[in-house]
Amino acid sequence: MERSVDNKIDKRLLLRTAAKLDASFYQRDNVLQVAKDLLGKILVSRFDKVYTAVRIVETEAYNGIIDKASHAYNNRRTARTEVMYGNGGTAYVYLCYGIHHLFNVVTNANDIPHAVLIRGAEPVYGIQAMLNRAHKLHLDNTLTKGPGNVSKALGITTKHTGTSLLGSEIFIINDGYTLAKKNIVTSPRIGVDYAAEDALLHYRFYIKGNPYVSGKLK
DNA sequence: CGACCGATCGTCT
DNA sequence: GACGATCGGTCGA
Repeated sequence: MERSVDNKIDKRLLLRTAAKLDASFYQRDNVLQVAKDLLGKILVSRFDKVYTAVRIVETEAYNGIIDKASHAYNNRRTARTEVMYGNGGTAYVYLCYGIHHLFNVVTNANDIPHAVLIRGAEPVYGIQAMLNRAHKLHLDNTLTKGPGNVSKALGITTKHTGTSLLGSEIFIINDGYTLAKKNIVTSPRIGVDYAAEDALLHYRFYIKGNPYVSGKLK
């Protein structure tokens, strides 16, 4: 069981540009590896000088044109999916069920539409600002458990699709947090039954025992 | 607990 | 016109 991570970090870390993940992290060709490596990293948003940050505890990989669960399956290119065809290191945000804004990290090179969905995260900075956005009074794991809730707490919406993660509004940092291999769990992805046999692939990664992982408790 | 259901709207056929 | 890479609530056992 992974010990619960710090519930607060120093703001100076958020300002340390050396800690920010760079293009070489995002533009690797193995989206499964990127999805796994994003566990434990800190996703930061800075809108109107308000900083909020969460430690990523659950991700899902979407493996491009051969993946029936991906919006880019069969090389589907539309206005919505076009950002996935750009270079790795940008945000792909889309509206799900008319209500939820789901945040993805685009990976790999131009014309290879890989992406990683951030499904669960643990608040580490700006908790009051996140509570305000979610219209909640007290911190509990519903604040940033599930992809819709993560985006809501961070203030990320579809208008941020295409935003570079190398910039200063949305970015991801490495604070040196390390994760033992035995504490990384894989499983099939959530909510992709329509993807036939690809729904069975173990493309979901999460930190064992972390209370901000979505899905049923057990 | 688990099953079910309504909300809500952009996107694609 | 149908349908979600969801969520939170309700209902019954």
